[in-house]
Amino acid sequence: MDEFIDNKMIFKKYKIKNTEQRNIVLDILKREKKPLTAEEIFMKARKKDKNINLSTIYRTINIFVSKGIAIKLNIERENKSMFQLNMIDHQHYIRCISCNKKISIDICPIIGYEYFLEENTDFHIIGHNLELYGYCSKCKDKKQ
Amino acid sequence: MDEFIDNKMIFKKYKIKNTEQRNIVLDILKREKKPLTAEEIFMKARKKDKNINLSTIYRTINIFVSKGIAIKLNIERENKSMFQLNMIDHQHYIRCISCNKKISIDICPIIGYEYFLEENTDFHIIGHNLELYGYCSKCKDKKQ
DNA sequence: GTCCATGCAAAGGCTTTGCATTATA
DNA sequence: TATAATGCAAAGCCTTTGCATGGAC
Repeated sequence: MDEFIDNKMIFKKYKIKNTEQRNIVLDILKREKKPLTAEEIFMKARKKDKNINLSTIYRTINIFVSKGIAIKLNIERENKSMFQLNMIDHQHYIRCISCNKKISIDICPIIGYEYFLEENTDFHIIGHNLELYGYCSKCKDKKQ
Repeated sequence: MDEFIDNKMIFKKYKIKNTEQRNIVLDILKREKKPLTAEEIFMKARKKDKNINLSTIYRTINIFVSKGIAIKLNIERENKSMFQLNMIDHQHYIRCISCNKKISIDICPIIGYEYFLEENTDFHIIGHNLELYGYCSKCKDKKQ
């Protein structure tokens, strides 16, 4: 399991046990660029470990979020959460609230603001959620 | 029901029927500055109309969100949504992911960015969700 | 060996939906 | 009067939890 080598350091850093299931979830989050639902992570994890359980996925991502390894995004129209690694080079989206189409935007207007807040509040900020939404060109026209 | 006068115009504008229940929900959203859960809206609505049903609250806020009258905020740690009017002078928060304490921040770093995106994409943007999170001073110290 | 993580099954909690009734335009 | 909204009850779905077992340190 050579691919797990630097995972080991992450688990050490955050003082959580290095288990096979956590390695699998972390690898999935590393590999994917887009946010994933717990169910999607579960499906991908099943390919590596046929016995892995959905509750383990939830427990794992909850731990990752509490440590700041991952972030929880509740940005979907559906009532479920999405998760992705808490990286510097994350992405934001504009979502059409009519057809659900999403386009990604290249600039994060928050990153700089986080540094400002870090200096001007006593919070240690580890991440943010941002979603912009509206109507895409097609649905905008359809409304007339 | 004089207080419903300008609600009437809103319902007309968005082409939805002017019902007593929708007036009650809209008034609650107008009165409150902070985001509310469906349950909280329901509790407040019950004081005006003892028979109003939770499913009506959900249907009402879902319509409001689809029209851009209100926005849906999935910013809570709990897995439930919050709702507030889609106003210009909204507020954002930094939330402590350990104790859930929130402090409000005065500047919205997104508003200006929305205008930029409105001009540089073909989306008509009607709102955004932003939450910043981290650890407050107390929980930051506790971690060591 | 101790303590934590996992699998399984069940429960919990938020939200949506079908249908008969009621209210709006 | 035709159409849409509501109340009620039930279902749906995402997520968490209790407990016995298994695995990491």
